[in-house]
Amino acid sequence: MATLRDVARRAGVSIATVSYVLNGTRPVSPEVEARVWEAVAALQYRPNRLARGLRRKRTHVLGLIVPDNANPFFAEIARGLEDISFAHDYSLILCNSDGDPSKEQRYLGVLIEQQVDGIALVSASATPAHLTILRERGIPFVVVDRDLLGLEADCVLADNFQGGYLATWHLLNRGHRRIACITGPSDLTPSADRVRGYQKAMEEAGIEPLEVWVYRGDFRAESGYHAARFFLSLPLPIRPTAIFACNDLMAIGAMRAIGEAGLSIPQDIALVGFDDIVLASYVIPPLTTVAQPTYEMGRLAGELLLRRIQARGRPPARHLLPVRLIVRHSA
Amino acid sequence: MATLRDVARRAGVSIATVSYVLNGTRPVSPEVEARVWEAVAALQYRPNRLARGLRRKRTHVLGLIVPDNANPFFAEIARGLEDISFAHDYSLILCNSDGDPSKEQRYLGVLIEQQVDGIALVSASATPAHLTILRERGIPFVVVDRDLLGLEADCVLADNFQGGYLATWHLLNRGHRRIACITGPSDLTPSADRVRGYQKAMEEAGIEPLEVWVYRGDFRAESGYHAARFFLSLPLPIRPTAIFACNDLMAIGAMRAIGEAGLSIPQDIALVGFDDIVLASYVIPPLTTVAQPTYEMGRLAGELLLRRIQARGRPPARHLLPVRLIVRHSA
DNA sequence: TTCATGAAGTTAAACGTTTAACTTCGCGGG
DNA sequence: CCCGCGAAGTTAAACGTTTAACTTCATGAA
Repeated sequence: MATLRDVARRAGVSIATVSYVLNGTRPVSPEVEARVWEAVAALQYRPNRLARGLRRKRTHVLGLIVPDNANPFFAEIARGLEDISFAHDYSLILCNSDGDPSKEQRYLGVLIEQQVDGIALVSASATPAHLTILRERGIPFVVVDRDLLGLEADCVLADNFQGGYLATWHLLNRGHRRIACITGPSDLTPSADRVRGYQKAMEEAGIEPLEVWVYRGDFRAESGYHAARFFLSLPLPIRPTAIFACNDLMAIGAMRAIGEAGLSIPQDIALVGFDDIVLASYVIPPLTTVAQPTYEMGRLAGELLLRRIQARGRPPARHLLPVRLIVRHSA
Repeated sequence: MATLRDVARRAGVSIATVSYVLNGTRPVSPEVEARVWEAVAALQYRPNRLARGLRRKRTHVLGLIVPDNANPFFAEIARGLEDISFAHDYSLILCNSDGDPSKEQRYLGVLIEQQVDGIALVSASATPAHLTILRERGIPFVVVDRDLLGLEADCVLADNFQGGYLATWHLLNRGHRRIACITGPSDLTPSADRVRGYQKAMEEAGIEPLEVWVYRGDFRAESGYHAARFFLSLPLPIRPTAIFACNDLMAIGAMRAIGEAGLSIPQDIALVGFDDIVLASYVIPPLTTVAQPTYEMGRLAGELLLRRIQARGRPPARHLLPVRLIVRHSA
């Protein structure tokens, strides 16, 4: 409402002087400075960031595109990114792509029009083709969680391969040999990497996993339930004694199937999940799982983004964040 | 990069004409229109929303302040609000207050400076004092989830009272008489209303709840665990046979304590939660709980906000959304 | 006394739109 | 033949900042 002009009038100076006082961009005499601050307070003046952004060509706004903020994993990434943004006086525009590349594309357009200073995204598609629009316009961006093949850009990933390896290694260590795996949608790199970790561990143990031990799920609890029922239906000699589920939701679905079959965990079937969602520690028995530094991924993405906004020329950095095996009672 | 000016030059017309074509605000001859669109496409022109907002005094941006986006409840509200925003070509700026009134205040300032068209907030404090800043500037806003005493404004709430009543009524219906309640922090209206619902149901059944049956928790699983242990330590004649927990997290904490005590649910102790978080259906036994239309609350908040942006004069509307009792196996 | 210097202020252009007000021109009615 | 009118275009101001360039004036050195 009150503008620079109003403040200037009340303080009896030019608008330029007010601007200099507000931004501290040039020395101003003490008396004038005091008058300006008085006027600012009296008028409850607040700078208009649109006008500022228009002139400076910097908006102090970032964009974040995730598949679905209602998914706790992405929500926590968003939280981490927002914390970093706030700490640096940036605002964050949140976008939900629903994993739909065309919706993601529309959002990219909106963010560009909104003149955001940078974009973080958990991409909806597996190739970087749709990011050329950012490249062309020289907009800083960072990709999170999901890798894009052959993309030269800043990137924050959890070490999913290592996670799958650790989980499987733990089961092997407990003496299991027939270990099954419930995967996610295989075109997404996080899931694929976890499965590769599983395979690597099995291979190192000199075990060739049977094809029927690998069940393709969709990251939802329901599919874990079906997977476990399927495993339990296998003839005894090839029935798995342990299951590695590529996320906790599916692991919990599996728990239910195992419980319904009258079997107990971990005596009859051992179980390891992935993600360490809040309730992993509250199911019975508490779930052994692999924790990702989700919040940290959001923070790091923010830091990389801000750094790139400062210095665009730097070579892109790939960050592979360590995961932790959390041993509880399910394996 | 490309501006109206560039498009105008390429199409051989004035920038005004280009603007009219883009916005369809005035008739333009077919040939000219075609040339303009050609130029727009060739130059990959995208309007600068800052400039547009500055001129129009409408940014098509909304703000949302929640305590913590990493909390699935708020994350889902955010999701609902964002969906509505996107559908109406609005963008959403996300802010996390951590329940800290001063941080909330800072965010309000930022959003104002950002010239958002409206603000939705899950307020950090119980009184509407800090919202005067919005009032003074005539910025449309809507409060969600938590009521503010004596506030005249649009408002979206779940019927928490009814939820507490339903949950308790269900337990009474199953024959329970000694029913305990695990509350949340009592200064927040959602929790307080649930407790009032509990009390009302008990009263209607002619039961005066003992003071020791009401345990003050903090909405986290740990506090539910402690609450249940406390209840189980009571002498048999006054030991509760059923527990109503004001959220699912605390209910699940209670489950754990009950399990550890070697008791079974619902035979020895019945349990009802609140929220219907995803995993409520995956714990063992599946949790009977009260579901709030969380996503719907976000959507409705968005709709109210947009409506108010259109027509500021309308009297404020209070929406009390119905909750549902979901009967599973814990009670 | 003169003049370069620097401190502290002002002026005005620029950022990219929108939109009120103005121009131009062809056409039809009187 | 003149005039008014409407269609279709242009001009320029405005939105609220930032900032380069300019002005003014006191100071101190030569």
